[in-house]
Amino acid sequence: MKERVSGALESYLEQIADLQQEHGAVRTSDLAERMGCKRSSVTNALQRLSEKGLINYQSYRPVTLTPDGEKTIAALSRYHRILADFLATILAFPEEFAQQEACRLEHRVSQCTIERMQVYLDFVGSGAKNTASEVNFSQFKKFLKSSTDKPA
Amino acid sequence: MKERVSGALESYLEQIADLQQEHGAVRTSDLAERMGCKRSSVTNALQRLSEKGLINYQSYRPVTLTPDGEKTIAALSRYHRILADFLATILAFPEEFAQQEACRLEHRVSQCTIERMQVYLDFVGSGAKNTASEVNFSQFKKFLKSSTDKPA
DNA sequence: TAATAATGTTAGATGAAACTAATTTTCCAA
DNA sequence: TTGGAAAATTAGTTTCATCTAACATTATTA
Repeated sequence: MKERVSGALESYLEQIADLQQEHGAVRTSDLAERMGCKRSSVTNALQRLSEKGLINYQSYRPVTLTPDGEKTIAALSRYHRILADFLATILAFPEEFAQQEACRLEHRVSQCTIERMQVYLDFVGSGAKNTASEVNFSQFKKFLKSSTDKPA
Repeated sequence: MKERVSGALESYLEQIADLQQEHGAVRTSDLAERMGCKRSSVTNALQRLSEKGLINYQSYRPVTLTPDGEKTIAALSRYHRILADFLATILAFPEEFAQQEACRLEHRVSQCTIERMQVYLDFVGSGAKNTASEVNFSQFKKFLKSSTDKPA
């Protein structure tokens, strides 16, 4: 197993992957904006990511992911997907909130729990046999509306 | 609202509350053992908690919670309870794992999400009307067994 | 009750992650 | 083509949370 990288660095890595898709090249300023921090903090993070072999980094040059970086991202974004899906599909949060919350949780929730959420999702989505679960979802939304909980 | 204290300090505070219940007095070594860190780190944490007005601390004396500390603990342990309950009751994890995971998550999961988990629990537990949900739980456990997921 | 073991604290170092201010590099437009 | 603006980096500081090693205090027990 690869030695898990810190939550902060993981976030940088994700934004790098995102920006790469959107703009091809990844610029320090854009990263800073996304991360809500100063450019100098980004440089520092890039250097640490580079030391860990997750990105290719040289001063003043555009950043790219290494194969290891790609792998890390793949796992992470799967985690993110499952979490967001769970929050939206089971707990009935709006997509946007589910995304945000997934961002904050994906670095902390254990793999085990995430896999279990996926199983729960599979279970609920296991259609035909189990229409009760679909019924439950809409029932839950009604129940939610009638509860004192303010919608997110 | 009170200024949220860091996750690490929150953990110390919880263990302090725990130990207080168990042994009356709270000793540095016990805390260190619980937290899996050195005694000196505990001292450091105690000093910071004290500065924030959450505990009464003087060198070489037993530690007690301030009223503010008590309040913080109350909120935290409610979060913990809901999380652990959700993990055990909805995701069908063994109690012990649910407890551990709750410890790690309670400092990160947003209040909003935790409240929603409580609503979901209420919904599922809303007995009579909704026996479908109880059925679902045992169905889920079967489903789980048949999936490739290793039990925690 | 004095010596020793156990417990607790201080001081100083480290690493992560942020910041500001100063400097360097790159790039574009006159 | 060069000179200034934008972008990026460096240097140095801060805070948090940990560590080790050394020192201080309390407790035990011979």
